[in-house]
Amino acid sequence: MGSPRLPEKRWSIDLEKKIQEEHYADESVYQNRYGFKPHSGKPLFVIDTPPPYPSGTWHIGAVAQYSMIDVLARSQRLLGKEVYFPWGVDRNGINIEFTVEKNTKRKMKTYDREEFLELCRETIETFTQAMRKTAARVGLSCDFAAEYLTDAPDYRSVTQSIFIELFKKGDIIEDLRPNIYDPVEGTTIADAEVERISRMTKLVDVRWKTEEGEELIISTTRPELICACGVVVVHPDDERYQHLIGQRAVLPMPVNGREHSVEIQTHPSVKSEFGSGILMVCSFGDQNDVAVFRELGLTPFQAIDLNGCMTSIAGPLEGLSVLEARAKAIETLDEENNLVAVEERQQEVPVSERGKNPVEIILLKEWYVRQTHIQDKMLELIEEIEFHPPRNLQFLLDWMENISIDWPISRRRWYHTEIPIWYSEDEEHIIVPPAGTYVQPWKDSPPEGSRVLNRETREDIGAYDDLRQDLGDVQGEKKVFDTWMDSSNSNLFVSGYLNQPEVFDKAFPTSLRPQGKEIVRTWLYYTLLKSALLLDKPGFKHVWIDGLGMDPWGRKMSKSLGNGIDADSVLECGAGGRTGSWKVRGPEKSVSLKASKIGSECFRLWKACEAQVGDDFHINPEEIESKYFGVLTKIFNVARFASQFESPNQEPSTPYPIEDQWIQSEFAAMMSTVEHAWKNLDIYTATQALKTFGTGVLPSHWLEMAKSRLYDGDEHAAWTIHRILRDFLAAFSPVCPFFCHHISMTLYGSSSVDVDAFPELPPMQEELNAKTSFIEAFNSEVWKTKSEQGISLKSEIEDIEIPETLEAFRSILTRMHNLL
RNA sequence: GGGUCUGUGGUCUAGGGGUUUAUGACGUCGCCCUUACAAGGCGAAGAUCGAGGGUUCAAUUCCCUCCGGACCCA
Repeated sequence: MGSPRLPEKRWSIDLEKKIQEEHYADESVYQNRYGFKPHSGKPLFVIDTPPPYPSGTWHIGAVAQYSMIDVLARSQRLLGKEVYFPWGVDRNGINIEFTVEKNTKRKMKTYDREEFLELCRETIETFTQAMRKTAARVGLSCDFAAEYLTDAPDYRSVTQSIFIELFKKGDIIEDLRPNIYDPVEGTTIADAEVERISRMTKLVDVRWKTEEGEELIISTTRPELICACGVVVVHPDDERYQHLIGQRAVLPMPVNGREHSVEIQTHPSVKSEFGSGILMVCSFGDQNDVAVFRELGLTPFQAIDLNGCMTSIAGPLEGLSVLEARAKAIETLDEENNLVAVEERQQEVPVSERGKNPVEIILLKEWYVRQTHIQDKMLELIEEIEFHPPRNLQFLLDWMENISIDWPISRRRWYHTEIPIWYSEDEEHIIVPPAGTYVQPWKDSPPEGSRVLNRETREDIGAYDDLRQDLGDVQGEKKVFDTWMDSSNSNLFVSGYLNQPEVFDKAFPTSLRPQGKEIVRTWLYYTLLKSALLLDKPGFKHVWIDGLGMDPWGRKMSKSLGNGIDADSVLECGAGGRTGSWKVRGPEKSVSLKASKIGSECFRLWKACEAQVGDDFHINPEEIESKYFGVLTKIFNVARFASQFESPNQEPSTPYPIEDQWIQSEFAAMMSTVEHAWKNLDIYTATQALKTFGTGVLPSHWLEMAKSRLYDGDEHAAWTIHRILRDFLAAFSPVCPFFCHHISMTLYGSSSVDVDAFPELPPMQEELNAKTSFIEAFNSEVWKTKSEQGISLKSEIEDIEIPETLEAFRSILTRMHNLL
């Protein structure tokens, strides 16, 4: 026995930071430890980590999720897998464009395109730096040297190559279809980017006439769109209008270049009680109009142009903005005596999320990924994937059931991957670059090796170099991709598609996709779609879908609610003796939260213990500290206690006393639960088992039995405690890597984070495990009795009966409790 | 507004038709500086398992309705 080799009295945030800095300091040591070595001969385990989007702050819920992905990565290394845990950053998209616009108070389209891209790149790089720091602080063991950025040429070229591949296969098409369009920002936007605000609008009742001369009153908030009316509809069950069906209604506004009347038909979407119960359907007033046009097979009109102005079809309204056109239309209708009534009313108006501009649905020639034809096949492929938790598969299935139109992928923005196409002068041919080349067609010419394809048939006509003189002035495509086109390639990219074919063969389907449940319908769905279209395979072996981080009351954290908690403030809480304090707006009033020490190890332990995968979790720093820091202290002290005793050079050859056999068997049972749990990606079960053993049975029961032998230099006891501690640290290191690393290096000279085979278990004897609850009950009884008698725990006590079932433990229990 | 998921002591969590007088942790209360640990130990109190209805010999567990929360969509 000597003095403890762990000199610190307890685990601390400053100690944690020191160990962490050492851990990350030497890049070659780090890479050797955590870098991906695809040819190591071990089974590959590739994780398709979610590339975070740098926006300035990294949401604490996302950091918590990410730390659990790290737990999965480390636990797979522990199980002997060659893990690729990539570090990718998603940097394309409209968010950074808006940030730059806001910072410089200038709209994107007033910039030179190149100049604007440079501003975006600089801005996102500073955000990216902050994110890398947080990633290291929370202990991620990513392969940082292989960092990928979705806006870098190597990544974008993969997106572009996959686009071309899918185009050649016929899975990507060009079409003129209705799209949601923000006329102020000048781009198509996705459904997800639309929100509704309440505004006062004029609802006008307009007098129409049928060709037979019968009057109809139709209410509308969009009289300027009469020129784009394709049909007038009534509800099929509406008795009042049965005689009108099949007749034609004359448009009450002058139009240009189209017929002046439309047919009256039926449609179940009409609300008979609204206004007169007759509805005009225009291309396109709202989403319902789009649906009706599609269902009735009508040809849409283009009434609004890309600048938000009326087209020539609107006759006298041509060239006016939508709002001007609406006022002029009302005026014209009034002059013609076709205006029956005008009513001011509240209406929900769809606007763009960022610009708050009313959006229009207009016909645009855009690029689409075909998806409706492959749903059944995808369902088959998805059956091969294991979902964690299984119930979260439902999110995906529900979404797939609702897919009815193709995926529009082109956007009229700039800081995105460019659509890699040039058009010939007659627009009948397109030119595409060779695979693996990143191109920017809005400023570059087709590079060497480009091919010429027929735009309709997709047939390869020949090399661009040979045909260039026949193609005339080629025009580069100016549009870019929806950012999901980039992110949905992540599993292909990290598995080596195109770049490392020999790795890809072994690594695909990608072992694991971990993600949050809010992006099942986007990231997960689009990725699976790509894998199905391109390779006819499921994208993954496992999909692990976690819940979301909420405020302490179970509400979503958001700026507007004022209930956000910054990730760095939690991770740095306790460093240099600084305490953390948070002012969080609760449901009724502001609440002040305080904590004195958390750090990455406690934070990770909390997340691992607190929520089963898939459950939303409440984030309260006070709770994280009070519930889990004590666990670290306890285990640290067990190790500190053990560190007083030399570890014998070899296992004793004589038989162990019964209590050592018992605890080894208990340890084996616990470790087998843990090994199973790590194999099943079940963090919760593994961590709970380790925590219960490490803070419960081991110190409270066995250590008390073994204490005197340890002080006496007994080699069985010393061997037992060190063997258990060493292997415990290995199994626990995925959750608290720096904590385990520090203890194992200090005591054993090798790090538990480097263990790459799950520890061999000591012999398990079921009849001994069956004794555990009796031992715990008996010890409690003795402690309770002594406490009731007001005597110290080491005092002698008589008249305590050792139960029959613990006969084998009679001698040790007698000594432990000083029984007479 | 629609779809899906979810609801267990003050807080978090286990379990899942009858050995359930419902597991464990934090917090609370009481006792204790017992030679690793008061950032600890021991003990105690605290829940008609969101509400109502139904199925069943039996429901916290299955079904329905409602209420709360979350996600996605309109």
